[in-house]
Amino acid sequence: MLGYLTMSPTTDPQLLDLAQSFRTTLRHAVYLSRSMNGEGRLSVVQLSTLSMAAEEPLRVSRIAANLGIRVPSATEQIIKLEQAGLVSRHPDPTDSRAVLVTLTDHGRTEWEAASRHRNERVAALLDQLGDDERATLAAALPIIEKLTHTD
Amino acid sequence: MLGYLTMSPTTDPQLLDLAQSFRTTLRHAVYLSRSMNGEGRLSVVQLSTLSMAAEEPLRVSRIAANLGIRVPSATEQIIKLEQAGLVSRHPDPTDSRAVLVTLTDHGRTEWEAASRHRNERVAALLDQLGDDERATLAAALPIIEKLTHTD
DNA sequence: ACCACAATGTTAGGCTACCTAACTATGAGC
DNA sequence: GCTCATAGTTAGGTAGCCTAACATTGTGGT
Repeated sequence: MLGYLTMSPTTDPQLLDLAQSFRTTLRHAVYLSRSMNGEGRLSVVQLSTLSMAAEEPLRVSRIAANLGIRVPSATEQIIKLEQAGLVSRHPDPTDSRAVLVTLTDHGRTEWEAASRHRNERVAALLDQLGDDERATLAAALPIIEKLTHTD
Repeated sequence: MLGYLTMSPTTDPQLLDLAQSFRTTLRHAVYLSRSMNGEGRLSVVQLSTLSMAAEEPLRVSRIAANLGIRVPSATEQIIKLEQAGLVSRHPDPTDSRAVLVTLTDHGRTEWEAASRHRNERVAALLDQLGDDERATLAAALPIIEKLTHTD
């Protein structure tokens, strides 16, 4: 994000075009993701929280930021997940103010089941692509990851 | 989606792996998108609705499906957008039951301003990529679009 | 043509989630 | 050790989303 702060306000038109396309495609992909959200009784926020915690223990503030909600709202949902036995909360060893949210065994089992189901649905879509298309897609994913980690 | 209904329940492991990676990356990109949502007083749902209507007039039921909410909830938000002068509602000429939501001039102006701002922020991130990486990303976007339109 | 049924939105009422403000507790700097 | 910043939680109010019921228009059978 250092580059962002120091760059000129007028940006390269080509970059803006690609940004526009990227954002539009991302939005369409989210529509797809949302539309396959019907099954299961966990809310979008709760399932996203499980997904985050499945990768690594996270602070409440980080979870709230990723979800685009305020910290008290995140706390509320995390407590519900805790009461459901899906996550646990422990003080961060390196900073006793912070709370690390981790998946319980039960939570990981539940998340894996939900994840497997969605993977199958997406795999069915990927099956309709050609080999070259899948290769291009696979090559692009790390690049998108790179974008998301530059904050 | 025809292919989905007729395919075997056990899917190719490689496809499942790619599906998993795709969903994870998509989720991370959404976090980025959410985190740059602070500015502006429009809710996520309202802004998404504007984005949809900016592409083409859409039915209420379609908007609700894309947002992952029920039709009455979408109606409620659309009415608020209408009262703010951002969208207008008219019966679909081809089906008087349906309602088409379109952007007003004011709505388009507002949406373009918000969109431009976000494009600049994303462009700043894209600027950190190499030319080859941007090319790969650009090539992948139509493929992702293809995935999202196979429903 | 008519009748029953399906599809699309809207209205009404209740519940959940999210927000701001205030508070507690821990870490950081002078 | 005092002051201020940071991380979460609690409390209370507002807004968003849901289900159920209804009005209107399209569709299909007889």
